[in-house]
Amino acid sequence: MVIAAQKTPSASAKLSFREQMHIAREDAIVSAVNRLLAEKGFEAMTVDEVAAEVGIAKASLYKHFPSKEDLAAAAMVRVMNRAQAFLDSLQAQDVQTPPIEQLRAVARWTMQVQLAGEMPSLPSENSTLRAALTTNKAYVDGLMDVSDRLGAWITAAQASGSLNPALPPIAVLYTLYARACDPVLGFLKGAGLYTDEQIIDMVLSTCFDGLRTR
Amino acid sequence: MVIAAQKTPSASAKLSFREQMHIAREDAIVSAVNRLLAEKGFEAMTVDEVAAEVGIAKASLYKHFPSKEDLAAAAMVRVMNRAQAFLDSLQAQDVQTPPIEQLRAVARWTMQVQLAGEMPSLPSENSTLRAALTTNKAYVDGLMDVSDRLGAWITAAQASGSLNPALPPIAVLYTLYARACDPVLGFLKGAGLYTDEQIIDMVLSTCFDGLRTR
DNA sequence: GTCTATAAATGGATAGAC
DNA sequence: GTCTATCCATTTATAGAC
Repeated sequence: MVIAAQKTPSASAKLSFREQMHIAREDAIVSAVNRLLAEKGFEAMTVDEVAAEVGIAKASLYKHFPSKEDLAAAAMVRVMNRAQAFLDSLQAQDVQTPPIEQLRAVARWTMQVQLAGEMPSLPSENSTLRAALTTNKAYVDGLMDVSDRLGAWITAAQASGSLNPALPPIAVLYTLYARACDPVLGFLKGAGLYTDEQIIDMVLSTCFDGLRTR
Repeated sequence: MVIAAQKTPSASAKLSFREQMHIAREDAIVSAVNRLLAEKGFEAMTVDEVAAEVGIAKASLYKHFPSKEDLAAAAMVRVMNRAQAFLDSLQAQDVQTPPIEQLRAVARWTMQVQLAGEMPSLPSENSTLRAALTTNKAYVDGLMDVSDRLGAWITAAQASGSLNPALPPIAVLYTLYARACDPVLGFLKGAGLYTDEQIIDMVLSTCFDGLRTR
């Protein structure tokens, strides 16, 4: 794993060809893992599958990542980083947008990622992946950063009266996380009656407006 | 497996002691499977664990159920039957209750089952369990029965104006199914800040009333 | 039907040549 | 770093005695 290259972007300009190849290879690995995690989850995903999808030998995988857990954790970290990048873009483009709309935009983005088959299903409580993630600094830091930023929007939205103030902010936060993995999207996709955009609009509606008539 | 005994309750009065023991044993097995499915999912659950929890040898399990898939399917069928029994009780006790309240009562029940650690997490799309369930008549019949009854309440609630008529009934149905497995309940339980009743009330609120202020 | 023991297959991980 | 070949633990499933 070329950790240094990712942690010091200032040095990324003068990477040798060999290093660029290495990074590209690892990126392909992480992409395959990401897709497989989204498709079947950590337990059902096998390292053999990953190797087959990338097109390299299994032993080669273990030269890049020391274990299946580290493999999966790398994919989770990358998804988290994508989320952070999206939050960056949201906060950069328009500071005037109401917090509730920012939250809706985040929820929409997570659903787009899921329908693209790139949102890993969350591991069950006692999975070995859980333990690996809680001791992974990059993941925990990313999760806390995202939670802090969403938390600020949540409290702001409640202060402005657009978000139900009776709900504890943590409940709202967890609800948004859960919607990112909501199986309803897959169910409706399987029904084959609606486009991805229609599906997302429906789930966004049930999430923010509820099932009852307003 | 004593299928006949479950399908002909009229005969359950004159079961021999031996048959009662057999049924009790199978019930203990299915309960253990149910709990393990809820705790860690189908892939992570091992037959060894089931045998250990029931307190019998693994080979004995296979005298009752021919495969791990059949084992899990039996647990899924029992949960479905419990849901049907709950719907029976709802429809028997008060025909005057508005459809929207019936739906809320169903959602509350599924969340209680989940917090009790008895709601199996749904298998991923391409799990071997999925295939086993789609060819399991008892499960498919139960699912269709439940869907039909919920569907009737959904359309009735939309006709009476209490449920958002802009939502396709199938989207509402899937949303209710998804809430039965909503990870938000586990998240909030893990936070340790709220009682089970508070958690259920919050999730019910977000489900039916949405995150936005009304 | 229950047990012990074991088969058969899978999957995570590694050795060692190139 | 990549490969082939292999190790070893786990897991599903079965054989056969009682």
